Amino acid sequence: MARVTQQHVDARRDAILRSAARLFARKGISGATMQEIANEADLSAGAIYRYYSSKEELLRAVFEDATTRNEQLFQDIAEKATSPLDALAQIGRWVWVEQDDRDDLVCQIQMALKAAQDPEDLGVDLTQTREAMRGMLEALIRQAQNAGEIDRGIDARHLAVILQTTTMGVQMMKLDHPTGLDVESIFELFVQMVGGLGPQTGENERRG
Amino acid sequence: MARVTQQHVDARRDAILRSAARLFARKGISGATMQEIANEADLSAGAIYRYYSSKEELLRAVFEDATTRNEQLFQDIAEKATSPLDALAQIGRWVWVEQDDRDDLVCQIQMALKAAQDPEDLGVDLTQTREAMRGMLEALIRQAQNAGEIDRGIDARHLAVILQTTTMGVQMMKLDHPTGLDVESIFELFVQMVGGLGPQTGENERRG
Amino acid sequence: MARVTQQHVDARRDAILRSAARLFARKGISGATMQEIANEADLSAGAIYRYYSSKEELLRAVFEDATTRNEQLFQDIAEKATSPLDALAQIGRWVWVEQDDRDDLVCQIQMALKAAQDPEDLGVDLTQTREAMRGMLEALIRQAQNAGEIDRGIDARHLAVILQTTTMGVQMMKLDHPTGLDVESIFELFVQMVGGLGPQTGENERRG
Amino acid sequence: MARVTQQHVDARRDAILRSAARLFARKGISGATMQEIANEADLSAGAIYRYYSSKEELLRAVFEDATTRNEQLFQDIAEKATSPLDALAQIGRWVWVEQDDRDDLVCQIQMALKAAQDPEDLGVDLTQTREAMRGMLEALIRQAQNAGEIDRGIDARHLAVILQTTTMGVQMMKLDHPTGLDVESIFELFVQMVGGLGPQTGENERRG
DNA sequence: CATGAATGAGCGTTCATTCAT
DNA sequence: GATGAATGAACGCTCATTCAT
Repeated sequence: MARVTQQHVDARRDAILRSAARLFARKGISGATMQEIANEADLSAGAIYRYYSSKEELLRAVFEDATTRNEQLFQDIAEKATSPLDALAQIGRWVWVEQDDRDDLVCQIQMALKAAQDPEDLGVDLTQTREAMRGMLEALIRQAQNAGEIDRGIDARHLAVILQTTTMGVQMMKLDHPTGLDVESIFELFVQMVGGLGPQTGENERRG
Repeated sequence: MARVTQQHVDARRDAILRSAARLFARKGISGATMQEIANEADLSAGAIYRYYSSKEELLRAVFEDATTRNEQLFQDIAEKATSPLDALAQIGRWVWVEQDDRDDLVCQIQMALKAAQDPEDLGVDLTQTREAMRGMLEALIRQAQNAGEIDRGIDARHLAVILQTTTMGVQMMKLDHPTGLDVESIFELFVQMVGGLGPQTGENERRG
Repeated sequence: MARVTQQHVDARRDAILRSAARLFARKGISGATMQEIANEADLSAGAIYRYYSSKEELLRAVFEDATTRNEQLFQDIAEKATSPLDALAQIGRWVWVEQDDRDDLVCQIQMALKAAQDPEDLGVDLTQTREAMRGMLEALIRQAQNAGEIDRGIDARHLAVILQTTTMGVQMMKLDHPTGLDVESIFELFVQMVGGLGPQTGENERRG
Repeated sequence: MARVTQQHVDARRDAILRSAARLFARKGISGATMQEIANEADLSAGAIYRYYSSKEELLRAVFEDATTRNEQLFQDIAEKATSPLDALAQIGRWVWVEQDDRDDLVCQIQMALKAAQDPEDLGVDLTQTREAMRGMLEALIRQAQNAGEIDRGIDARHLAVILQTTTMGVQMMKLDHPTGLDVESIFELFVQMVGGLGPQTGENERRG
C-alpha cells in the first residue's frame, strides 16, 4: 500500500509541477496564483502545500525540472547520434527547428531571468547549470575535432559558448515568431557558418 | 513647489524612469513596487502618478526608452563605421564585448518576455521592433554584399536573423557571466564564423 | 473551515449584505469602507471578496435587496387588503406611519441618488423599478375606480404619480424626524385629501 | 483698493461655491475632488484653501447657500403672490413644474442625506432648516384660512408637513424623469386634491 | 496671492498561506 | 489527506491638504 501511496504522491507532485510550469509560462511567475495552479492540477489551493512548502519551492522545482529535462534531452540526442558532429547538428536542429513548445520556451527564459535576479534566494545555481551544458557541448566539439570533423585550431570552449549563446538566442527569437520565419533555411545557413570552421578541404588545412 | 522649470519636471520624469528600469531589472516587473521605485527616485509613491499615470504606463515608458536607445545606438555605430562590414563588426563587438549594463540587459529580456505574454496589453509591438532591427541588419548585409565583403550567394535576411538571434543570446548569456568568460576571444571566433561566409572567389580565399 | 454547509455560506452573504446596507446608510456609499463592513459582519476585509466580487457588486446587491423587499411588501399588503382603496390606504399607512427603519430609508434614497448619477454603471434601472411601483399603484386606483371608490374622472396614472411622489417625500421627511411629528394625524389628513377625490355623486357626498 | 479686493474675494468665493455645488451634484460629495472643483472655478487646487479651510467647510457653505436660496425663492414668490392661496399655488407650480435645474435638485437631496448622516459633523441643522420652511408654509396656510381660502377645520401644521413632504418627493421623482411625465396635469390634480380641503361651497361649510 | 508639486494616510483589492472541519 | 473559508500583509492608486516658490 505504501508503494501505491508513493505513486499517488509522485503523480500529484508531477501534476502540480506541470501545472505550475504552464502557468508560470503563461502568466508570469507572480502572475500565476496558487489557486490557478491548484485548479489546473485538479487540487485545492491548500493541498499544494502538502507537496511543496511554498510557491518559492514550487518555483525551484519547476526550474530544476526544466533544467534536468533539457540536459536529458541533449544527452539522449548525443547518444543516438552517429558522430560527434552529427550530435551537434541534431541538437542544433532540435533547438532551431523542432522545439516549438512555447510554454517550455517561456518557462526556460523566465527561470533564467529569475535565477539571475535572485542568485541566492532561488536555491539553484544558474552559472553551474549553464556550465554543465557548456561542458557537454565542449566535449562534443573536442570529440569532433579528434574525429577530424572540426578544425583542431578552434578553441572548443569558445565555440561551445557560441553554440550555447545561439541556443538561448533562438529561444528568445521564437518568443514572437512561432512560425513566421523560415527557420529551416536559417538553420542551414547557421550550419554552414559552423561548417566554415570545419577542416579545410585540402592538405594545407592540416598544417594549421 | 509650484512654478518649477520644465527642466526640473523632465529631470523628475527621467529619474523615475531610471529608477523604474533599475528596479524592474533587479526585482522583476511585479516584484518592483511603486514605493521602491519612488524611494530610489527620492519621491513619495503617490508623486509618481503625476508623471506616469500607472505602473503599466511607467513600464511602457521604460520599454520604449530601452528600445529607442538601443536603436539609436546601432544607428550611431552604423553611421560612424567605415564600411558595411565594419558596421556589422562594431555592432557585434558592442553586443559581445562592450555592453555590460546588466540592468539594461535584464530589462530588454523582460520586455521581450512581457510582450510575448501580453501581446497587445503592452503598447509596445515586439514583432515590429525586432523587425526594424532585423531590417537594419539585413540592409547592412546587402550593402556588404554589394561591396563584395560578403558572399552574394548568402540570403541576407537569413543571416540577419542569425545575427539578431545571436544578439539576444548574448544578452541572455551575460545574465550570469558579467566577466566570467573571455568574451573578446569568443567574439573573434564568431567573427571568424561570419567571415567564413565571405566572398568565395577561389580556394585561396579560405587560406587568407 | 472547509466543507461548510450552504446555509453557513448563505448566512455569511446575508450578514455582509446587511452590514453593508447599514454602513452605506450611515456613512454613505463611499464613506463606508470594506474594512468597516467586514468588521460589522465579523470578517476580515479580504473575506468579503469571496462573497461579492467588488464593492460595486455589493452595492448592487444591497440595492436589489432593498428594491425586492419593498416590492414584496407592497404586494403582500395589496393581497391582504379587503378592497383596492383599502390596499392603497394600508400602503399609505405603512409609508407614513409604520415604516421606521432609518437605514432602509436612507438606503432607498441613496439608491435613487446613485442611480441618477450613474444611470448605467449601476446594474439597477431606477426608471424601470419606479415604473413598476407606479404601475401597481395605478392598477389599484383603477380597481378602486371600477369599484366606485374613487371618482372615475380622475386620471389614474396621474394620481399614481402623486402617491408615489408622496411616498418618496415621506422617506426624505423621515430622514430627520424619526418621531418628531404626529405622523398619524398627518396621514389622516392626507387620506382626507385623497378622499376628496372620491366619487362625486352629488353634493351630499361632500358633507358626508 | 480694498473694496475691489473684497469684490474679487467674494467673486472667487462664489465661483468656488457654484463649482462645488455643480460637482457635488454630478459626482457625489466624495466623488468630487478639490482639483476638479478648482478647475471648474478657474483656480488651482491649493487656492481654494484661501477661501474655504477644508472640503467639509466648502460642503457646509454649499448646503447653506442652497438652503438660503431656496428660502429666498419661496419668500419672493410669497411676496409677489396676490393671496396666500395664490402664494401656495405658485410655490407648488414652481416645485412641480418649473424647477428643472437637475444639479440643484441633486444637490439638495445630497445635502439632506449628508446632513442626516452626520447630524453634528456638518455644522448645519437639517431639522431647523426644514422647520423654517415648514413654518413659512404653515403661516401661508393660516393666512389662507383666515382669508377663507382654506377650510378652517384643517390643521395648518399638518397640511404644511404634507406640502413640504410633497416638495421633497417631487425633487426625488424628478431625479429620473426630467421630462418623462406630464407634470403639468399631475400638478393640476394635486391642486385639486388640496382644493378639496378648501371651504365647502355652501353655507353649511362655515359651520364646521 | 496663486501655484502645483509633494506628501501621507487610507482605500479597494489580491493572494500566499493557514487550519478547522 | 483534502478542503476551501479565512486571514493579514501588501500592493497600486487617489486625494485632501500643505507649502516652497
